[in-house]
Amino acid sequence: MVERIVTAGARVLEDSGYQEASTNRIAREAGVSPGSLYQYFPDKDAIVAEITSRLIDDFASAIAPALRQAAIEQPPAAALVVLGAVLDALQQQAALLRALVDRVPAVEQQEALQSVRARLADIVYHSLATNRGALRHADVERTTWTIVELTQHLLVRYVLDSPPIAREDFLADTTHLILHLAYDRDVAE
Amino acid sequence: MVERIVTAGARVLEDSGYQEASTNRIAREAGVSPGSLYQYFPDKDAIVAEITSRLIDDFASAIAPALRQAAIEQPPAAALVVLGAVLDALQQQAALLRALVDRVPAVEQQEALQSVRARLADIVYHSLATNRGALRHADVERTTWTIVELTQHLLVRYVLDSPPIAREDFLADTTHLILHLAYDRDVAE
Amino acid sequence: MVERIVTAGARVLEDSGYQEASTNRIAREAGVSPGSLYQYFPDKDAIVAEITSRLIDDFASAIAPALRQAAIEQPPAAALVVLGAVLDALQQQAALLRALVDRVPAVEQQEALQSVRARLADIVYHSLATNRGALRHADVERTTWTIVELTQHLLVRYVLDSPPIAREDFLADTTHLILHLAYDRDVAE
Amino acid sequence: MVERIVTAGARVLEDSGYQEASTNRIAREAGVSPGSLYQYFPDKDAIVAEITSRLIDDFASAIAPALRQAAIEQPPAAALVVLGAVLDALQQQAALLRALVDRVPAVEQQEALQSVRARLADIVYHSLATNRGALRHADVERTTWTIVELTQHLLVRYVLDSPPIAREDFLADTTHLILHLAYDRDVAE
DNA sequence: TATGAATGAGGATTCATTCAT
DNA sequence: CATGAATGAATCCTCATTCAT
Repeated sequence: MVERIVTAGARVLEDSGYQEASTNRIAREAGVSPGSLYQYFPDKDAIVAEITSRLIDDFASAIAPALRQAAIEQPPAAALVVLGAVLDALQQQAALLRALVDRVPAVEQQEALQSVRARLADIVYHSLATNRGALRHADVERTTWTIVELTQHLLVRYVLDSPPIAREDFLADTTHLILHLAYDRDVAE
Repeated sequence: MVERIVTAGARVLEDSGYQEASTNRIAREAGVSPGSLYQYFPDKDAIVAEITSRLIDDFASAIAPALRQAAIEQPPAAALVVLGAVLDALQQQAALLRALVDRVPAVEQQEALQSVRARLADIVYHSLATNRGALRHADVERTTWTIVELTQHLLVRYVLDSPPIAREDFLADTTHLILHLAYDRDVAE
Repeated sequence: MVERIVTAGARVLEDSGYQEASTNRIAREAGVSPGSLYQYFPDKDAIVAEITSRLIDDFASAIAPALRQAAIEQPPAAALVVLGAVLDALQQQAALLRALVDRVPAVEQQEALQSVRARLADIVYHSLATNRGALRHADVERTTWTIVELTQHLLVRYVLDSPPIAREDFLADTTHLILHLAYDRDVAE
Repeated sequence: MVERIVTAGARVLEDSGYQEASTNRIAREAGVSPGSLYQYFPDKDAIVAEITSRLIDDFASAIAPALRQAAIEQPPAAALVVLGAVLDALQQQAALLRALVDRVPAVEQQEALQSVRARLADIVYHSLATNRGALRHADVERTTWTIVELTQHLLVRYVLDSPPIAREDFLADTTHLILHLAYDRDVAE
């Protein structure tokens, strides 16, 4: 039942955005009565939050293999592998992603997004800390913050805005940015 | 009167975001009757658009001197000067900026934001084209896109999220990113 | 519920006419919330349309027996029987009729009224065509149009304006008009 | 000034009907300020009433010659002359007539219309009274009422609905109706 | 548990009217 | 007189939410 609601909600969100996604419409789309929504969710925003949260879980599963592989690679290759995987995952969910990023007021989904950001930050932080000696400077937090913001934003906008940039070029640039931000000098790319 | 409406609208937006900003509330806050709103604006979104547009004009004025100075500097210093000015301008308007960026569905403000982005892109494009010979690669469009997205996002998030990063460090990192993305090798920073 | 809304709507219409009949007022009069109106009707005009439509159905039922009887009578008696029945039916609903005819802009109810007129026209046409040989002239359409307009208007105004004319005299005059328009010479009245 | 307002009001009424004819729009169309309307008319309905009233005066002037001529003719010819003149006058003002008859709730214009009806009734009454001896029955009031309603309605609908009936046929039928209603037997037509 | 009819506060917008200038 | 900015009550309608069944 939660399943049907979430699926229908995502569909409605994709089709029409947050404002047009009335609870009645989600219920109808789910083949469920409006009342039933409130047996599983306290209010409308909770449904959106659940949708966001599931999207994020999907991403996590989708990039898990890449993360495992990255763990046994050198930074440049590792970054490329991970970024490529994230990009693929985002492309897969472009429609819902657009609905969530561009059509839902950001506050509604901050909790959920904070969690992604936190996971991403952990990975980056750990990776940087491991190579602490080679960093441009010792402030790992600072570099982590910038990398997370940078990466997340560029990937999302690349998927949503489809700028006229080839995938490999885009990934190369992003990798270049990250590595140059983190490390003192050119790492073999 | 337009003044009062826009001011009140901005205040309401800052306090409660787009969804809560009803026309009646804006009117009340402005000490004006609901009908008066519609003598000056065709609908609610036009009010929000005007607020956004004024914010953008403020930015433009605020950074104009920096842009003039940047025109007679070398890239690294130029970038620093401009970024610093933009950062100051954003700090000045942090409250309204937060309301607009985080609490208004992106679609509602796309026209206004596209215009800023376009102006920014022009400046960056021109600057890159001028130093075309020294670029990492010839695709100026591509570099422009990345720089614009990158810069805008990092600056806005720095202002809105206040990460524990010193202003000079943040500006240094951002400048570093931009220059390394654009130019083949280290420019004297 | 539809019942309550329609009843209340008719009452409000009778009391105050179309312009004053706000949806909120109809809802209040029906002891129902404004929202409920829109579960059963797409908009305000649909309510008025339903009221009109029911009025018309009432008429249809009320005059059905007379029509059956008329089918087995000669023209003069047939006309008298039908007109008398219609007059009674109109008298029954005088209040609502007044509201609809005099206080609703004609355009709002044209669909509904066209349907009555069409039914009436069918009956008249058929009746004339049956006696085609005796007609003043062969243009049945033309006579039908005039009879329908004539009859409908006179009956409605008689009911709404209560001119100082006895019922039997009024019916006699109307019958006289119709028969003389249709047939070449005096039919035994 | 009254002139401009009335002219503009008529234009707006013709174009869009009563509901859409806002005072602001009439003022704009008249090139006059909304405030000025209220120097000459107590409220919106007074403007509509004045428009109606002028339309009626126009009719009166337009048919005056026909009435004079009718005074020196025998009933059948007299009726034809008058009806023809009225029909012409209505055709001239068809657009405004439609706006007034079909799109203004009847109550708004009853005063004005009562006056026309009264004038018409006077003429008919006088004409019948003059030939009292030949009437089908002595109740002149009764016949007057029916003729007035009958004539007015048929002429207006003929103009507004353009039924597929030739002008001369329509006039012949209407004359036939009136004369047969009034007089005992066929008058030479 | 599931329903879905019912809710009602609230939304954006209109427009006849006023009144200070 | 003429103006027109300002009014604000009122309009139609929406939709997140509730609750008796």
